[in-house]
Amino acid sequence: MPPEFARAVLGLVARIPPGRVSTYGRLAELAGWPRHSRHVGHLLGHLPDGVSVPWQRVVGAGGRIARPGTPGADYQRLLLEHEGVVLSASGRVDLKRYGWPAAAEDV
DNA sequence: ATAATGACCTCCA
DNA sequence: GTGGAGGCCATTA
Repeated sequence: MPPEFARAVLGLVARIPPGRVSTYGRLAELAGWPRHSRHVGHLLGHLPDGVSVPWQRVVGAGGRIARPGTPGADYQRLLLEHEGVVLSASGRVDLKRYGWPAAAEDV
């Protein structure tokens, strides 16, 4: 896994506007590495200290925010709501509304 | 070289 | 809505 992959992904994540979200698959694709969604997740889960990116704006396909295996599953939800993201009744993010990038808006 | 694992994804019962 | 199967790809044992 070339360093540029991490750079590209982290760069993209950093550019997600507050109150918007993107998905693992989407980011991997934008970074130029399609089908590498899992590695995006791995990256965000193993960020070196000092590096801070808005990881809370990265959700699973369909707007899922689960963070399996981790205790603070509600933490991400908290952060997002704090940014103005309204979760659906099922506790998911409406990608139609908050998804980024949304069309040719920006990238 | 094979097997297991992971902040995942999609499809289908 | 939930849960399982199969697929995905790099890393590690």
